[in-house]
Amino acid sequence: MNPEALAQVADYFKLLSEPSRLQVLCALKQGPLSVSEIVARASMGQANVSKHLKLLTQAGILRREPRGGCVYYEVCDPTIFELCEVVSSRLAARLAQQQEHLLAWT
Amino acid sequence: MNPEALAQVADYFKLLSEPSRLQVLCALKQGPLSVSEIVARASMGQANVSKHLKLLTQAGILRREPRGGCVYYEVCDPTIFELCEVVSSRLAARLAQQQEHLLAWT
DNA sequence: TCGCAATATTCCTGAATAGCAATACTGTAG
DNA sequence: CTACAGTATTGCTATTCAGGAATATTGCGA
Repeated sequence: MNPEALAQVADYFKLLSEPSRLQVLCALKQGPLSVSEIVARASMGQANVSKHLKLLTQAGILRREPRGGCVYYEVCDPTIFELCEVVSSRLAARLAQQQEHLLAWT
Repeated sequence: MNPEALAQVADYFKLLSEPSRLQVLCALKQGPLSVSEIVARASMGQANVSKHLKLLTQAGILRREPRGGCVYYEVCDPTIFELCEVVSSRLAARLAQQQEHLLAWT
């Protein structure tokens, strides 16, 4: 496989590999929010929220829309939620499996 | 959403956010390979290949199997290829969209 | 048991980056 | 134009981690 393509895929995954960014995305799952609304929901300063929003927007995951003094962000690539769900179920399945192994200890 | 869960999901994505690891996974897509076979296909030293294999194994993505002097690794979680494909198509779609925007420049 | 090939681990360095604080920008109301 | 709230950017520090070299371990054949 093309190394260039691998790098791009890796970069996309890297965006999702930060809990703070996932937190932002989760907040936006319900609908558009202004920056300060996101800051209120996230556990970090405004500067970092802005930086994360910029990265996610550049990657085409978020859409930026200034509206009446505030700037609203909205998820325009629902793919990410699909990805998160796949990973979540995978992790849950793995935990269940480990639990079985422990119970089969007899 | 639970911060603990977010962290775990983020960690999983982090595993896939390194081109070298994706390279290893791609090599293993066709079937099991020994460490030295992977080293021959990857663009890095044996030490790093071993380290990546360890991480991927601990995450439950690979299965380790010593067999006759060599150690073979095999993908035991096909989920990752599904994830990669989703991301690939998303990236391709995004490129196509950008191209359209350029063409609509008239 | 010894030696060798294969694999794993350790130690180190350099690069990337999240977070904070401070500062700069931007648009709107008055 | 001015002031202010909201947002973006910059400079900095600490942490994380990939990669390479050297070393340790492991398992098999002789």
